[in-house]
Amino acid sequence: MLDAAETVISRQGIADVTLEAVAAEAGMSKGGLLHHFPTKDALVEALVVRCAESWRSQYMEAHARTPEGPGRMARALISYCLTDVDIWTDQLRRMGSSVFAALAQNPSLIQPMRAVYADLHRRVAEDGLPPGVGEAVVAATDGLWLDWVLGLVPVNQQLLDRVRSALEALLARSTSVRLPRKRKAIVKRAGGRRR
Amino acid sequence: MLDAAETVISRQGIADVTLEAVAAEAGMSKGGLLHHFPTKDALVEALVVRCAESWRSQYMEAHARTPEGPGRMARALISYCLTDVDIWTDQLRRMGSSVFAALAQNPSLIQPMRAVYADLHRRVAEDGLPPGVGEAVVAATDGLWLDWVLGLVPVNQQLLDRVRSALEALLARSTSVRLPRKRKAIVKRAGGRRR
DNA sequence: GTCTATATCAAGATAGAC
DNA sequence: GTCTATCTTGATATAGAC
Repeated sequence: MLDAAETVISRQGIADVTLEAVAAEAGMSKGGLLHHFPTKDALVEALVVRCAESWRSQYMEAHARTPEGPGRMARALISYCLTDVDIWTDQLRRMGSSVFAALAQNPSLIQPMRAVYADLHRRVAEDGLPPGVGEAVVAATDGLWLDWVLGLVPVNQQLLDRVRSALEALLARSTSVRLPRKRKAIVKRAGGRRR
Repeated sequence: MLDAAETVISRQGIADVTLEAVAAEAGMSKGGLLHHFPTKDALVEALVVRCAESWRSQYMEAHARTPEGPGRMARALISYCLTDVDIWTDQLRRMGSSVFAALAQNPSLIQPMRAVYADLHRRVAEDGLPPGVGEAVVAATDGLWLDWVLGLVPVNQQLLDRVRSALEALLARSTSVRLPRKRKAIVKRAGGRRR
């Protein structure tokens, strides 16, 4: 049924996400649909919850696949979202449509997505990167996704490659001049120097 | 009247943007409102047009205020959007609400915003930066704005400072290793060498 | 649990007086 | 140009049969 709702949204737009259309797509009647989701808000919220958990599991899997070290979460995002243009397909677009539908239906319904983003931002902040770098990477990824969903910019493999290399340069620069290593070297060279 | 529409959207949410509510906010009746905008689509489109032109004039003014040189447009964006948190106020949030309202009403209505973004991306692409850097800056700005509008991340002066310094580092690195200067030097050294 | 039928309501849009 | 009144439609939600 949630699949049906997403399909209707992506095919007919947010305005036409009516209980009737969703029920028809799911092969049910309005009455049957309303038995499972007592209100339309409940249906849309379930949609958002599913999207949020899907997004969380995607970036967590990417995180698990990424080598340890500073900037692991940021590197995972870059590697997952900005490497292969084939990732940018229906599923991702449908996620966006669902969130926007929720925003239109009742802004408070996107609360589950807020919780997931709080988690993501916490991970990026604890990533061992200089301040702002991880946030910039998340913001750039989100922005590219937004521009793509709204049709403001055509996302293709070339664009992904360009943006990825730019962000990787930012990361490389950040991790190479990290403070800890430098401090250690200074201590070694300076011996027991005391302030 | 457009102000009234924006006020209703930001106060009561997208779902409650009815002709009646807008008319009431503007101090008119539905009939009077519909004399100026024959359909609701026309009203919303006018809203989007105003937002798009406002955004264009804002980044063009920032561009004019920014010193010449490579990355001028990107530097203008950073300086305008990521310097003072006071920029992130109602006006910007209302712009977002309007675009999302248009998306809900009829996705094709955001066409004017697409035109403005095509212009912005063209300027950034012709900015004299290495490929991807300008796009990354635009994407990061858009993403931060999206996260803020959706309430996914709290934007405050500290966050802006962090992200700005990260992006400025990216720009500084990019402009210092620019290719053109390098090529010129090689040609000089190599004299009339041919292939 | 799923259906049909229906209640209830409000939206966008129109007509025509002033 | 602006109003009031009204039309038409389609939405959510409920009631109750099967």
